[in-house]
Amino acid sequence: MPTYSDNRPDTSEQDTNLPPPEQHARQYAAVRDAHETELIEDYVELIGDLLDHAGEARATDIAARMGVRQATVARMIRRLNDQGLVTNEPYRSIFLTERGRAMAEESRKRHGVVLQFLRSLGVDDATARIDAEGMEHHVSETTLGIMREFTLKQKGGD
Amino acid sequence: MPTYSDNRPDTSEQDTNLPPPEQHARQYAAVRDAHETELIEDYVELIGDLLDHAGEARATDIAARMGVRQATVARMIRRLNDQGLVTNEPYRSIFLTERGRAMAEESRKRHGVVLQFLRSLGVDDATARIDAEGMEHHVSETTLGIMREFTLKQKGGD
DNA sequence: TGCAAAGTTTAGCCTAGGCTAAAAATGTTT
DNA sequence: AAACATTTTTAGCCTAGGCTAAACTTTGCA
Ligand SMILES: [Mn+2]
Ligand SMILES: [Mn+2]
Ligand SMILES: [Mn+2]
Ligand SMILES: [Mn+2]
Repeated sequence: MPTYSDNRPDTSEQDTNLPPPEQHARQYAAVRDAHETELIEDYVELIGDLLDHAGEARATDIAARMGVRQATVARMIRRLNDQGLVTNEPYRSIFLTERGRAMAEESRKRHGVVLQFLRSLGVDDATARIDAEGMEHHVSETTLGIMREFTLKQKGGD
Repeated sequence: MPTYSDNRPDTSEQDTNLPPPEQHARQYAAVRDAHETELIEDYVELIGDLLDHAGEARATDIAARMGVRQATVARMIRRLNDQGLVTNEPYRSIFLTERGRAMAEESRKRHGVVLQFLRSLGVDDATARIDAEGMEHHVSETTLGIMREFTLKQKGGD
């Protein structure tokens, strides 16, 4: 039985301790940061995918896949343009700039790592897709690397 | 070498295919849904933690830990009150309703599962905390169950 | 007890990201 | 070519969630 002399640092189950306030705050700040860029990333990634698969990215298709109205897409396209991620002319389909392509590529890769990781954990495809769509924006490079490695090992060792 | 006769369903590496538009839209809709509740959950969870650890939840402490201004907290508290999650009187600290306690407990558990899972994958504590803070809101029950199981196995089999 | 510091609330500003409705442009069909 | 359908854009409304500034209440200390 544990006694008062058993005074190793508390490694017990619960870990019910709060981090110091500053670290805690940084945690939430990181989440807020992710939320600032995540929708942009999803749009750019989707536009890249549409360009690859359909040859062009039309506002209608973006709206259908995003599950939002065209008006919402129109305003987002303007914002992407303002940020130098896409080029577009009125009533024509949308294209990625060099920067846009780079972001699309990076997002696509990261998204893929998370999706494959979930699958390799044993999560069914539909669920994995849903979870990955949200999780991808909250995964650090560190964790991403570990996920990549894990997936590889699973694939090798069946 | 693969030939035209090798016509099994494409199980190859890339998985570069897009889901059908409706499923794709449901993916993004799920993320939007999560975003609607996640800040509420974080506040309620934090208030519960403060009540447990400090005996009371004061707006100043919430603001410090959230990394936002007190004015931001004040308005959020009103919203939590509107939703029947907390009780509060002017210039007094905040308490959870029964519903609030239930949400806090559930969030705390789920948060813990994700955090422990990341740790058991080999992610360092600080990074795991940051990632978990965001990921927790995008993890389905299915995935959560798998994470729980994985963590247990890791702990058992060292 | 009274005053200063600390904590809380309110008002008002801003951006993001949904929406509808309506106008304008483009594409298709007869 | 005209009419109709589709697509795109614009204007304007709404909520969430940050912020600052200022007023107000409570608390702690001389
Ligand atoms: Mn993505
Ligand atoms: Mn996403
Ligand atoms: Mn949490
Ligand atoms: Mn969280």
